[in-house]
Amino acid sequence: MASSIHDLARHLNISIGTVSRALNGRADVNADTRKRVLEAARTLNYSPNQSGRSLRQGATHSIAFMLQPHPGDQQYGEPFFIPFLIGLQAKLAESGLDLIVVMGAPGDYQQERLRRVVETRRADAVLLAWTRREDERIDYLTQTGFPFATLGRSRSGAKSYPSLDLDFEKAGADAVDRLVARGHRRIAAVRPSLDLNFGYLFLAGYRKALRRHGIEVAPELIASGFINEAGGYEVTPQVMRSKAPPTAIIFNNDAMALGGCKALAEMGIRPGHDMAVTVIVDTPLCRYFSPALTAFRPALEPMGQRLAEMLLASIPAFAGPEGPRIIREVWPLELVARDSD
Amino acid sequence: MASSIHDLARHLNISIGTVSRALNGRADVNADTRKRVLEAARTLNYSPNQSGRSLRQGATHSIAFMLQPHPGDQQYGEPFFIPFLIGLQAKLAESGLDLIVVMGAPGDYQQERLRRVVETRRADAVLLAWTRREDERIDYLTQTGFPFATLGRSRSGAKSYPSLDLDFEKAGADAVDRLVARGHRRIAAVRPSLDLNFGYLFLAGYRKALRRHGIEVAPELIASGFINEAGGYEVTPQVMRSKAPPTAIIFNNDAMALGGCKALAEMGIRPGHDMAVTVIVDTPLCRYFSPALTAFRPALEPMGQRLAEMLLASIPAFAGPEGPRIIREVWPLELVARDSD
DNA sequence: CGTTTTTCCGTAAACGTTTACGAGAACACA
DNA sequence: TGTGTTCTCGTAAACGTTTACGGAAAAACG
Repeated sequence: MASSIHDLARHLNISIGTVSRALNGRADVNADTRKRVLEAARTLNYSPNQSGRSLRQGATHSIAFMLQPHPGDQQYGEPFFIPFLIGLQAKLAESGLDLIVVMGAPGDYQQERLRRVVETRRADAVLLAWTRREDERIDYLTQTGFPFATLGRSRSGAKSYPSLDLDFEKAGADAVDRLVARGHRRIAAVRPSLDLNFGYLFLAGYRKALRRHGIEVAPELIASGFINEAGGYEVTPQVMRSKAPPTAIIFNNDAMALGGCKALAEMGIRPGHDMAVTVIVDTPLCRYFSPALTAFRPALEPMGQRLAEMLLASIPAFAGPEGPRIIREVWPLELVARDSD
Repeated sequence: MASSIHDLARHLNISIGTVSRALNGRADVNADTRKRVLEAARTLNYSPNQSGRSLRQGATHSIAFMLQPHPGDQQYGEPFFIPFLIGLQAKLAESGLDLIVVMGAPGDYQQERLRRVVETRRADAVLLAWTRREDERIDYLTQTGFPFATLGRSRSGAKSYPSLDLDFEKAGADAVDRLVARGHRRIAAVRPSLDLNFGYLFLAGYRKALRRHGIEVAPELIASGFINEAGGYEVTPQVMRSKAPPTAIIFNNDAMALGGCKALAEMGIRPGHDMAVTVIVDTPLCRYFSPALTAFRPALEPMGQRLAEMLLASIPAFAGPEGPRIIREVWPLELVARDSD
């Protein structure tokens, strides 16, 4: 069925070594033979067996992105990543690399699937998202010396790997600044309960900005719950039980915001009228919700491109002439003012 | 670094053949040696090199899902597929198969990436989505004899492959029935302009139901545009220009519906009040839009599981004792009545 | 005890590549 | 002409597995 390099060699009456060299653009092959080989490869519809190449070269020419659905995100989820993946794939393709997305089962920390990818050497490097404060995946990868990069920072791994993150700390502070400027003093924060690193960053920015404005950080105005709609719905009433309820809430996640708004509606509180609502990471849901939610938007597709570059720059085999280097960047989020605050 | 089967054999002082047989659960190996091998594999942290296995066996033990972002879906897209992929991955994992998601660049018909996957033998089978009426990918795959299944039907390929589709024809008819029962006679339809098969099915159901109710199908009430928000926004005014404008619109796509509602709003027309709006495929956006959009919902995760089963059943190497068989199924969409009609 | 069967394991080939090495031919140079 | 260099290509080993084959040892059987 599929033609091998042997078929090609037999057809051209030359050795497989020469065929391989011609195909791979090596210098020590006559220009004429190269042309004949390339032509024959086209007509015979030859393309090299990936397993064979990988086995010989010890490289798979593919990068694995670990996609981890959240628990409770059963119905739909993670539209966030699609444009990111588009940028990623475009950049990797330029270097002849394939992007493969490895799905984990929702709920677990994907440690097992990660091990599987690494141990069976299915990819030359992996990309992690949803980084945690202490991230065992990062520990594992640094320990094994497997190349990787992360979307999001972490305290793990001693910064010895490339990472691209969003400036959640600044976004949290900006959100507070904006609300304070609009006259709010009682500002609540709702964030995910998991160890997700962006939750910490957001809260740090929130706290810092409040203090800067001379506003005391009120523990009863900070709540955390599952990072989905149900979590927001369940946890938002907590911050409303305060003797002095908030006049504004910042949600660290779109799904939590939607759940929170549902809870508010049931209390007769209208976002945008009775309560200012801000969301840190914008998604289409924020835009189409009523009232449209003010949110901070990431540049997803450029981020995907950039992280691909950063990952490649860190791998000796792909790095340019100046050698491998570790790049870490933090990108801003852009405020999109809408109707909810 | 990574331990090979040779290391294992040397460590146990037996041959690599025996190690391999022990690991693969063959019968002709002593129970005692097997135990020792498995134990050593665990302590030495051995797991077989995938490239080696694939090369020898001629199988990669992985299934490729071709994920094709739509043109214009730059910002976010395809949340539709995540729960589907969750179901898919869970079922494939039961058979020891990995799911890899291959991203195409947005806009093209992913023919090239498909060829790449097939020719380099990166996967043992592929899964196609967004099937078209005449689908060159299906033609290509049937012609090469490469195993595949589709999410969605097509006229291509003579039904010689497993497929799982939603009953868009019935959903289109049901939508009409419901609107007619609510007193509507002028019912418009907005569908994607591409050759996407579900667009045809939807329109067929729409037409059939109208005729059944003795309502003439009015060409000026049928519009088609790009399958994204901009397309809906651009095309919806067309059906409003009719001398007898519609009192209801059925959108075949959530993004087009959102764009269409935006256009309606600019004309001072309020969905749910001045215009009944129904959407064929439900997404979270339909739920959170205001007014919440009545829509037809698919059972995505079970669909993913089922399509995995169907694909495996069609491949001799994975089919059960009764041999391979081609299964084709059409699943219903469930009406979710909300506020827009 | 002799013969047959079963159990278990080692040997070696094969999968499709890439690449180090060397060799022959052509060429340049003195 | 002799020597060194360059160009081009063939040979063969190697990557890490799986598996067909055969053989030795053990067990079963008469």
